[in-house]
Amino acid sequence: MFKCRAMSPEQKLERRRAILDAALQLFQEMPFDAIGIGEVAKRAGVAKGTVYLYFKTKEALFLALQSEAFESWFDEMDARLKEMQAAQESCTVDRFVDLVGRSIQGRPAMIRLIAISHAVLERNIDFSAALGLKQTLRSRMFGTGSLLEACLPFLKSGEGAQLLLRIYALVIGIQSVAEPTPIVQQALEKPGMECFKINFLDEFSEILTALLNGLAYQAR
Amino acid sequence: MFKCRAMSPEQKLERRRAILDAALQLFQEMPFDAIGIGEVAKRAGVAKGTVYLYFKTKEALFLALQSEAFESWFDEMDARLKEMQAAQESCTVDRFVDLVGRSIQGRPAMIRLIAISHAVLERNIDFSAALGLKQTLRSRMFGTGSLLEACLPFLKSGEGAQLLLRIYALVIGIQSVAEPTPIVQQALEKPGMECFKINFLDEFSEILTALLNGLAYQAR
Amino acid sequence: MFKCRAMSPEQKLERRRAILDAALQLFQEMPFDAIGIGEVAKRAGVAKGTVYLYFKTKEALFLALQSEAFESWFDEMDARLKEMQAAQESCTVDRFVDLVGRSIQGRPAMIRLIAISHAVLERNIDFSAALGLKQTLRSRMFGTGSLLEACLPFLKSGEGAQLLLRIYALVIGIQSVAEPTPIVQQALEKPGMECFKINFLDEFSEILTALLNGLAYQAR
Amino acid sequence: MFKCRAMSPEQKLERRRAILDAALQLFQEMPFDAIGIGEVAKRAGVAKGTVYLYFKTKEALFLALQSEAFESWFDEMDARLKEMQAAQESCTVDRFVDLVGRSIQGRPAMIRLIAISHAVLERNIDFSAALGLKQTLRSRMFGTGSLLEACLPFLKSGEGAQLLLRIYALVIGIQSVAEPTPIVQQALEKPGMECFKINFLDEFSEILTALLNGLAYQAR
DNA sequence: AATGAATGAGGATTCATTCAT
DNA sequence: TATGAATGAATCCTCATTCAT
Repeated sequence: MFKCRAMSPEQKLERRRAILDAALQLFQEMPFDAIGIGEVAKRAGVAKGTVYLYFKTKEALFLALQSEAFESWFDEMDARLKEMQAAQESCTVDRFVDLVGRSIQGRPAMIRLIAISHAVLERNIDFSAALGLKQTLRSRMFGTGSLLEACLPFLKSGEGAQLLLRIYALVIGIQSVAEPTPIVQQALEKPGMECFKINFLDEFSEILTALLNGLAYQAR
Repeated sequence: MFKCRAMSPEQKLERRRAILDAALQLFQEMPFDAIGIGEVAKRAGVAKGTVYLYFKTKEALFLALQSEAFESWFDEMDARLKEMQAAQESCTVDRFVDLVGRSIQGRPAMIRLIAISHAVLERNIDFSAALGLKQTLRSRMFGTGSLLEACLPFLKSGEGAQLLLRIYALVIGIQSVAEPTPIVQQALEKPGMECFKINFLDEFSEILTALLNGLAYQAR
Repeated sequence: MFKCRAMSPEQKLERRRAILDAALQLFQEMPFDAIGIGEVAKRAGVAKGTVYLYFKTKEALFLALQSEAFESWFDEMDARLKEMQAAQESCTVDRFVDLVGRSIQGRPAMIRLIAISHAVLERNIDFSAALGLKQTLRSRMFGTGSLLEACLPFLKSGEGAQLLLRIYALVIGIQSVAEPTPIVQQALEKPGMECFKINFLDEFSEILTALLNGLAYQAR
Repeated sequence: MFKCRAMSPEQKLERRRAILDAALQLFQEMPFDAIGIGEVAKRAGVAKGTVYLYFKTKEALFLALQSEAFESWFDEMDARLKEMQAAQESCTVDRFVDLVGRSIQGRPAMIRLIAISHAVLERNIDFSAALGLKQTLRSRMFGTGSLLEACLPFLKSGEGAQLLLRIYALVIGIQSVAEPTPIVQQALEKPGMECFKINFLDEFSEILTALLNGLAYQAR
């Protein structure tokens, strides 16, 4: 257990962080349903009730994890996109897909969180949490979306954010197909089932490439 | 209740059908989690235990529902594609997207089943069920895939089935975004949140169109 | 555990009885709050879930216990009152109070159940349970009330049932005072506190006697 | 929040008062179980921990509320009884019942506190609190009891206090019956259930009248 | 004295699944 | 085959209370 109480805002953030870290760690080891709040608390070195001092519900905790992942991802995207702009490098579809693919690839937990966010996480939160979540998301989507529009010339105003939302949907769909249940994975080992064995990054890249090429083509 | 035991294969199929119908009916009224096997049994006019004579688990029952929806969908697709072939009509991307869109549109339960299949349904089935499921799916995917390849000239051999799998992924992703939790839907009513209000069919059509145009463009 | 399943109504009643008996036994050993359903189930030789097959909630279980106690009490009262009628014995207030006192005295669990019924038991039941409970009670109250009216001449029509309801209220009030919390009981051991040490039966008898004499007097 | 620490006894009493007022206010709005200490603290403008500087437990807080209500009630009774004595008015049973009825009627919170005192409040206090509570009560009971004995000639020495204790029991019992659970109240709306719909004051008055008349009659 | 962060005990209830009949 | 009684795992969250600051 922590030796002292978190009185200052800094200490409170530290506690919050400890809980988030514990949750993330566990999520990397097992699926959401298998994680108990008690286990999270134990790893974070706090009591069960303390977790609820920082997060209203179990779902809210993991949604916070998702938000952090988003923040980090948008930050990276913003940085990369600005770099490219600054270097006056031409931004081809392939380069962009590569950029997005790499940044997503490096965040496996984020992918899995996104994949369960609609079906699971957003089931047990209150209105204001839902609103805040989406508002933040929107804000970053439009911010990064603008950069995208500068980068991909075939995007009209507002289509940058829209593209990001489409990428979001793609991630959910492709992840669902690429990482099936263990028992299904087993079944897919059988000969002839190779067509179902999807590599997330490859599939994502191919689809996004085609999608963007299609949008570019249509924009002509 | 059924008066007698189902001895003949016909009677057994009848029972099975009654159960499937009851389950589908309930699924159209409420989300998966809210449906109890007891309620399914009651509507089907059988005892709870009887349901388990026909389906190993609750998930297997709904997966069977999904399979039926697939069968029906593939049947329709096959028929439509053959019609087009027979009529020697040229199959443009737009016509194809329209075709797929309409056929999916008319099967809302299928969409919802697909959206939960990976996250929920495929969690509690055994190996042989998983295998059978995927084998059947593969078979139809390749069958319809071939027709697709004939229809869309930019598809190489085998890419028809692949396209169908991609459509499958798109449905999962777009449905997740288009039909969020009630509380999230509420939050999206707030001004400024319009960007998150997605119409499934519109979004699906636009993405699929761009994707296909992109593939066609790349194939040149 | 029971060796067989309760298929026949008789067997089901037997099970129900086993659960009720276990609950009563535990209630005689400890207060309501200290009793867990798990313990009831264990003593009854069934699984926890089985208890809920026979009783909707913990409260419903103990309310059923109360109902049984009532039935038995009303039965005894009816029998005694009819005996007196048959023997053409004159029914004085004192004899009646003695009769009631004895019959209540012999049902300590009933007294305790009554004392918590309003504050605790009736908090977690549904409408139909509440209705059934009160309807049964009403029916018996009026039945026994009629006999009472025959027995105590100063009671007008309908006042028998009313008197029974008043006795009910008296039991709650006097029991609350007569059997306080252990810690309060301890405090009442101190010198000077004798005035709070009430014997249920004595107090009940005295108050009921005065009440009836008062009613008789007023009826003149 | 209070700006400074309460150092002087006056300030401490002020704090105590603020807490008691907040608790009473909440109790008038909702049942005991629904009241959280956090809410009491917020309304009183203090921190949660501060409440525990003034009251050992939640129950002790509400018992203090009960004590205050008692004090006030005894004060009023004493005043009224002395007035009558001074005016040399004859004190009939009816006048006394009217007096008591009115004074109780005006203290709905007191009635509800009394009704839960034995079943709930006195469960979580320590010995000295219990002792103090009862000692104060006894003292006032005997004080007011003496006045009662002067007022109602059929009461012998010591029977005044006893009568007050009996009134206390009556309040518990009648209140329990007169103000049942919401769900039970609903059930009592059904036709035929009128017999259970009790008006506290009416019932209390009738019973007390009969009781006193009975005692008077017996004393002859 | 005041604060408010931390604690952690505490338990009814549901429901998919099984299996005796 | 059909039944439906029996099973029992599974767990989030509240909130009174404490105590470090």
